[in-house]
Amino acid sequence: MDKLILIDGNNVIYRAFFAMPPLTNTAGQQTNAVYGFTTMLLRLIEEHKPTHLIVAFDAGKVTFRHEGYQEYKGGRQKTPPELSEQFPLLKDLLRDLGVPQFEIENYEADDIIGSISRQADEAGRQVMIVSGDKDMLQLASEHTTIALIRKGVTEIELYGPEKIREKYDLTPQQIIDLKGLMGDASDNIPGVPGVGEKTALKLLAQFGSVEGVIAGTGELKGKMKEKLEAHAEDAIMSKKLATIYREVPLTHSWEDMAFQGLKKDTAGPALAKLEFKSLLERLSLSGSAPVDEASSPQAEDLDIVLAGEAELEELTALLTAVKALHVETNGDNPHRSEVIGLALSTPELHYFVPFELLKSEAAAGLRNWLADEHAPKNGYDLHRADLALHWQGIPFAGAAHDVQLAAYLLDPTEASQNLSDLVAKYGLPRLAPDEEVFGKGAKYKVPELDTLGAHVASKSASVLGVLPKQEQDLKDTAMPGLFHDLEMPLSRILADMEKQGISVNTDGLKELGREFESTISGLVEQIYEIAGTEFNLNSTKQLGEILFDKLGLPVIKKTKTGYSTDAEVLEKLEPYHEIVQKILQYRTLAKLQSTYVEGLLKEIAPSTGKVHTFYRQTIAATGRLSSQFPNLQNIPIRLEEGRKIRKVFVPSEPGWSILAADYSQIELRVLAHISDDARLKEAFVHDMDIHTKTAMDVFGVPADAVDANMRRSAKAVNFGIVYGISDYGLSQNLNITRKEAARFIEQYFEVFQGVRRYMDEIVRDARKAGYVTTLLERRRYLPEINASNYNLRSFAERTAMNTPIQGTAADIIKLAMIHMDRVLFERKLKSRMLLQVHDELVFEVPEDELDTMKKLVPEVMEGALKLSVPLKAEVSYGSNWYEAK
DNA sequence: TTAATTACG
DNA sequence: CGGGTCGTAATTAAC
Repeated sequence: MDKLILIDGNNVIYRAFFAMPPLTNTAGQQTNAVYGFTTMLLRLIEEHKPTHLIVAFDAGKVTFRHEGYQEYKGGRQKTPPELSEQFPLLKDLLRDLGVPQFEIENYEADDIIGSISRQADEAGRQVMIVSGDKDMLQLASEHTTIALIRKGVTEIELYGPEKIREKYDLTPQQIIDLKGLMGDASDNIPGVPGVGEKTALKLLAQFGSVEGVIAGTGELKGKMKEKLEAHAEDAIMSKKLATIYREVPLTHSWEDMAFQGLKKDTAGPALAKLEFKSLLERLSLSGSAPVDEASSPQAEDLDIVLAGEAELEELTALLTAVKALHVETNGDNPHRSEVIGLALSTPELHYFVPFELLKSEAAAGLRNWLADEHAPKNGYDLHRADLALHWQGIPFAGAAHDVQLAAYLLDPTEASQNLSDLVAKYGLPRLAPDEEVFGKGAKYKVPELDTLGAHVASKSASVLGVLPKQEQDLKDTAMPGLFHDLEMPLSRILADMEKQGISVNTDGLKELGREFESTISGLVEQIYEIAGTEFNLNSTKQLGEILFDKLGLPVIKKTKTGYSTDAEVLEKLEPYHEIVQKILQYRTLAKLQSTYVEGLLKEIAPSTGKVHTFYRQTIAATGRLSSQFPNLQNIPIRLEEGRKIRKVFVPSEPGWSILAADYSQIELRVLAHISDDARLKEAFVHDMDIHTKTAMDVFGVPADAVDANMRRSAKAVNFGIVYGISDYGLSQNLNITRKEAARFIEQYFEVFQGVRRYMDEIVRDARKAGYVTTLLERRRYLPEINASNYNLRSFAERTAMNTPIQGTAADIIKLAMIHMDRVLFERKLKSRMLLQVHDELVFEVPEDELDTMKKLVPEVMEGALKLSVPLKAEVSYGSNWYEAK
């Protein structure tokens, strides 16, 4: 039995646009309406299995309706550009899905639908019409059902003549009369003023049609009678306008509407291109185009060799042809990972070498190749591979192209890029996600050799496929230099630093822990006594009950789930009750104890007595590094109690020192450079105290008139500027009113006009390009910069201001690390670079190199990149990290 | 797993 | 009018 589905394309995409959150793809192109449309379309196909299917669109600006009524659809809001841009995307997608689409010059979608449905009806075919427009109900008949879209695009409600009678007590024909009387504001159809749905239904129940009502006005009285008589003509015209024209000369035949299921070969790549990953998965399509199977083999068709000793020999002879590899490891912490196996891909063959074999005598040649820095390696997360292999006694060198790192540069906000997603993004043959092969969490299990080998080998094969696409993308985004000359070399340096680790004085740390413990237990006792009960101090829920229910303290702030008890709230509560201050002290010490004493102790490697952090190079959207297992980028410094933790970070060899150097005001210096602001640059050229100088300029006073308060305010403004300021934020920070803060900011911009210009321009540029860049062309997309939602848009605007600053600072210290590494090597220095903390580098230095390093480190840091203002690095050293202040 | 909190630049 | 400064990681409780 034939079944035809007719979709009112314009109406549905319009509804989808407003129903969906503003999704955008990586290029910043909004795709929400296409997405909403497609989900609905796919569901219709699944549920109703049409044999014939059409999406109809309006065509031509002037439809025949305007010929009779100029104002038709006048006063309608212009289609937002975010929506009109999506029409071509939708039309392309429909073509690739194999869904026929019609448009006929000068007719609207509903007329096309009306005409097709009339013919289908006459032929006794089953028809379903999909739209959000109630007018469509006039087309309902014995064979024709109307699927009205409700609530966004998720629900549809089916209307046949029966249902229409139930709901309105009207025939489908009378729907037109209904609109003739009540009109339609959105189409600028007047109807009769003062007649809404209720009245119209009553009139139709009595008189049957618009004509009937007009003829019968004699039976009415009062205002209603006058109105109907005065607007009889309007009602007739409105009815005409509301009537769907069903005689459009159709240019398509029944066969043209046939739908033979989705065109799998083109549907996959088309969905992949739009980045509709969930839809791809739902259809279990890969983004691949199977037409060129030769160049992109299906994963299951790979020529995979599970290597034994004989194959290993063959492989060893082939090593120069290996173009990609993958090292499979387990666990999150690469310093503690086991290596499961290694896959190597030549363009033709894919070998899997189990770890047992890799360790054996037979694999010596392969291991030599792995260690050879002149043998280039391409792979996914080579940094992790390097570390995991290192702790198994297998050296690794020669990383050339890491596809994870390249993916991060191409879109740093999509950094959770696993290889399987990456492959889908580029429309390559599907790669099973790791969870599918290994299970996740507690269920992680290495599968048997066949499955394992095939999976790991398809990973290296995938690297092979992704590689050329990324090289092209990097070229298109001006980032090959950033990738090959900065991030790739840095990744090796990070691995060296991590393997080296930093020594921790375990006994000192334990002693510190005992000191904290005694203070903590004293505090806990006092708190319980004051509270009159014991409770779990670490539970914000229980603490809230004590403070606000039991003790009746005023509620300052609420969280999603209850009372807020954060430090800001507790500080406000301090004057009300003695318990509050003790809780604050407890919080401080409990944090130190659990994170920095106990947490750090757990991370000390027994074999080295050191902590080996893992720097992640693909997490932070601005280009910064992050540090894990343990995080050595947030060791306390602001409060003395916490700062003591730094005493346990010591040199690994007797007589050596810890030397630390940090950039002074690097972000404001970067701002001075990129904004080219005369005053800001002058401040740094003369190396003035930047906050004092800001206070002088903003308040218009000489240096000796700047008091501590003025300097504090200026400092807050400077921070605000770097982050993309708002008057509210500043007012909170300085405890002043929003108006005062706003005036303050205005004064700042009066003085630093270059900064104002920069802030305006960067937002404007971001809006136009869809992204911002750092000095080294690092890129961050800001799809929400054009959002209609104020919050989203404002956030994107602040990000546009902040990212080039923070990101350029990140570029600079990365450059410094590369220069530093090379200088240490070339000058054969024994000093070692150990840590990076965003604007600081930490070294351990032998006695006889101390004088050299004191000069060399700041010199290299300051010379990392030439800006229009000088960079400044301050160096210090001592017997531990605390002393190097 | 998520939310709240707190540590850092 | 709105919501309310950027970027991270670790710990704990409670689901």
